[in-house]
Amino acid sequence: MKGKLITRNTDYAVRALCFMAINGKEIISVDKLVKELKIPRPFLRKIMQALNKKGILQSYKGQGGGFTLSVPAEKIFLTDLITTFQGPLKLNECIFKKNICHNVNNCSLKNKIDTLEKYIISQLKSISVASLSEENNKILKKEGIPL
Amino acid sequence: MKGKLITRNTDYAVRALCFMAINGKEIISVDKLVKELKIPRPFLRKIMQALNKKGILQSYKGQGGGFTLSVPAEKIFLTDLITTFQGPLKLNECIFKKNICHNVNNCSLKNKIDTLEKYIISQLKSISVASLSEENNKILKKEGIPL
DNA sequence: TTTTAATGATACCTTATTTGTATCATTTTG
DNA sequence: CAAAATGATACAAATAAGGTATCATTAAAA
Repeated sequence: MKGKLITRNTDYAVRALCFMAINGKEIISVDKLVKELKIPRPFLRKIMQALNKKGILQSYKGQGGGFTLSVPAEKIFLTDLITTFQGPLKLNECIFKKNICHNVNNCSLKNKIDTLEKYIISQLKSISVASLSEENNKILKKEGIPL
Repeated sequence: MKGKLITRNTDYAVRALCFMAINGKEIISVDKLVKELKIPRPFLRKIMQALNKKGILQSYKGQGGGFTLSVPAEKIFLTDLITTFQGPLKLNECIFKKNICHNVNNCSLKNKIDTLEKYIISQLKSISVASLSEENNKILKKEGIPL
């Protein structure tokens, strides 16, 4: 049971970013996130560094350092995270390769897959970290679970 | 660049089934397919056996044996092949696991992902081997490429 | 009836990807 | 200068994908 579209590091990134979004402009260290979210520390460190390089996070070195969002949570989308950790989203490189498929440009399956792919991307593009953390936030409040 | 939704064996299966669909009720051996489609023989054998077990193919042992479709090509869908080789289609097991997500039932992301997942499945369910082989067939004919 | 050409079952292997660990260098604050 | 953070990077383990090999079984044909 494989062929996942979303991998673990993307998952962890979403959780970390949601936590940061809830905590406003506060500088958050990896240590803090590890304690809150129970993500393996060295793995999360790599993830945060990747997000920093990608321009999604701003890092602060030294004592009291950590990370802040360098992009508003409303403008961080699932697609950004997926492409950061998994490269460009592709359902399949090209299901009909040479031999059978004499024309890559006109392949019926390729056309259908491409259409589906575009739709999926557009949907993932509409899911922001802000919307996720907000909505979960509401739910938690409603249930009286302390953040 | 990973996180593919469609893997190689699914791809090979599509190609093999399309070839068989074009060739009507004829019994086709793995050898024949290998020569036509240039798929690694032992790998294709495993694939055909899996399709047989799944009930999509009928096998004939012994000399002159091989496989026929045991389901009309119009009723073999991409979803069937994906689930045969990759298990149930899942975008992500559950992106918000415990800790952050106190309520699996009400998770905003899970809801969005689930909706998208359902859409994808419905689309893949609408793509049949028949439609693929037909359309490619037309294209090939139009371009004067001999089958 | 023996040979031949096919599939059935299954164990194994190789490579790529995912997931995670460890370490040392660098920076910043106190 | 020490402590606490990140930067960079190399390494390692687990899992999945892709592929190979072999022996048993079956059925047609010589």
